[in-house]
Amino acid sequence: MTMQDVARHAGVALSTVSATLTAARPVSAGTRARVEASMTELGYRPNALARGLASKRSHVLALAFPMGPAGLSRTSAEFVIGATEAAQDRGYQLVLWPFATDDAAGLLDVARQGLADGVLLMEVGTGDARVRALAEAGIPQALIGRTGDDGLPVVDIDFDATVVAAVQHLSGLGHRRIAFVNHAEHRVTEGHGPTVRAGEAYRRIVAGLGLPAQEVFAEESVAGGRVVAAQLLDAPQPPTAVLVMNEEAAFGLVAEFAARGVAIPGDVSVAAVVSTPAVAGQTVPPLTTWHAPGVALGRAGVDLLLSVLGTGEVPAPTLIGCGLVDLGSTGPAPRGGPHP
Amino acid sequence: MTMQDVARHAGVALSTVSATLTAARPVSAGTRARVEASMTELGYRPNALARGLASKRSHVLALAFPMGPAGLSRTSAEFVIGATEAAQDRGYQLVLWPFATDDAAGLLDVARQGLADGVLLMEVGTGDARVRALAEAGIPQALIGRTGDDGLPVVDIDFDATVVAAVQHLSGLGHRRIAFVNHAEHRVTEGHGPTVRAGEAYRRIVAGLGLPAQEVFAEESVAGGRVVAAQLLDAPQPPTAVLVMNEEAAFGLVAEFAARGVAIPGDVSVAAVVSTPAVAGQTVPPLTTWHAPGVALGRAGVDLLLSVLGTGEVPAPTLIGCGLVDLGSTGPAPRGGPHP
DNA sequence: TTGAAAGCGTTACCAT
DNA sequence: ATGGTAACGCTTTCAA
Repeated sequence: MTMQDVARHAGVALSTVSATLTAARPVSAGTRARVEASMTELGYRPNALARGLASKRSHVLALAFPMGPAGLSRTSAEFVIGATEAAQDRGYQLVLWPFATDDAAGLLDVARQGLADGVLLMEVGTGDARVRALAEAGIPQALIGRTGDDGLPVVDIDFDATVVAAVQHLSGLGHRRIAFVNHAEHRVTEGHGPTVRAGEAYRRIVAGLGLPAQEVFAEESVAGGRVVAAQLLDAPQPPTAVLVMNEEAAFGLVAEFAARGVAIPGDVSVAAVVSTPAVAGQTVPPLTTWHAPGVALGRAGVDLLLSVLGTGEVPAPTLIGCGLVDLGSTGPAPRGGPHP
Repeated sequence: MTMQDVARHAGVALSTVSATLTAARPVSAGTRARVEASMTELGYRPNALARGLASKRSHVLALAFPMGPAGLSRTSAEFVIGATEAAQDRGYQLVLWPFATDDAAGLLDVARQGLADGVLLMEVGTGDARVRALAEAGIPQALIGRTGDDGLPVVDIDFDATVVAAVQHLSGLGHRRIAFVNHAEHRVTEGHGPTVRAGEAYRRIVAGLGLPAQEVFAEESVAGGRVVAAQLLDAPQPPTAVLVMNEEAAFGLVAEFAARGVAIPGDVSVAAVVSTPAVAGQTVPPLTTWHAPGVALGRAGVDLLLSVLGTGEVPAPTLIGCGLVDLGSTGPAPRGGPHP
């Protein structure tokens, strides 16, 4: 079932069938009708490989998917879903390239096989070797997460806006001691974008509101969450509200609060930022969440890559904030000052 | 940088370069050496599209990835990881095809474009329309999850062996009243494989051990878990051990036990089956888990599809059991009979 | 063992 | 507006 078969069936030249499909040149209404009739009658589907080879556009996009536990997070999964759907909507297919973020060589190797028209890079770090490798090879790319460098096509979560919104939300409820539970401290020294950016935003906004900053770092585990919960409660000035950007730790935090008889949101308000209700909603009580825009980010990433592919231009970075999902774990600041 | 360039550089015919690459015909050691030298010197990478077009083998596998929340589960994510890695190991690439399980037409449409050599179907249901559609179109496929039909290439979780192992584990600890928390009841009528199979296995094994069966169905939510927890505790003969095959409900179950002062594992032993420590380990206390073999299943699925592709034969179904991850939530049956 | 040439199923260009 | 034909970059005969 090739294009030639369709041409024969419709009594036209092969090139006319191609033109009917691609609109690369005018085709008269009558001819178009006959060709299309033949195509549906024969059940013809153009061959993707041949089309890609001849046109030098495979209509395949690659997603460089980082191996390791980070790649398994709910938000990563949502990202993949979003990217896959967007690709589909745009008439593209998405291939998964499982490479560690430091395996630029491996990535380049498969990239140069020409299956994909461009590459979407997840978990981009400062001075990412993959970015340079692809750039040197002339392979179009789009990045998820900002690097230090500028002038690259990037989409990212708007950590700043999200943290600001969350702090303002709590401040609006009358809280004046709003703590922030960040990722593990070593992430800062590693230059982990989310950790650094969210921390900066937090310190800036509380300062701007004239509130004290209370930023703590938690290991990414339930135990890590318990540790910081204790740390916060035992402080001379315990917070009346806690923002947590650490999904694993959130479970421990809630558990430790419960164990100490600290009620949420009665005694302390708690909210998860850059998480998802599917995870942060599984604690008891479920946590009000600023939902990480995984799906939207995936879609934006694909659109960004396609725009790079189409125009060769590099648009300004796209930042997407988190939406609020109120599950009831925040409330007015307790009147009688610090809780028990 | 084409094969022709390499041939020229090495002073051989184009077909000899091809032969060096594919071993489709003998090449003398000397020639091979010169060709390989030229390839590395020029940094040559064969073009995947051209290779696929000429050989009628794209070395691309498709993963029909179900849309909707099910596709976002941790186990699904692990499956995708496993399949992607396996494909990579075998020299294949994996494309994601996001289609609802009932969108056989959409799936067929893209499948017939010939980009993929074969399709891996996730979340296969009884009488799955996708299976028939692909079969009629002559497109190789492999299935994750058994259908009613026989003679199809299938890999699946060994629910039976897993449930049996879990019940025996608890029975070995002296428990005689071992409850089973299954998925929602409507799943049974829908013919949802895991729900049906695990339920059957549970009833069979407890009967075999001479123990009473206590199977309950929970909505897939924290609230659903609380409901069944209450139901179990309020029964005339409360269980001393509970097996949960419902990740969302597990959180509610543990919470309700805690709220009622029922200690785990002091008063009641609890274990998750067909889950993952990454999820079931986030309750407090973390739950001993029979870890769903997502990664292994993904790998097995790819290998199955490749074997179908290679031989045309349909191997017998492959069933993979869950491994035990003991997180301490099970213990000896309480001596004094039923707990408080 | 090697070279030459005919496909693979399209697109893109050049005539007509 | 349409037909013919040369690429696209490789695999696969078929000769030599």
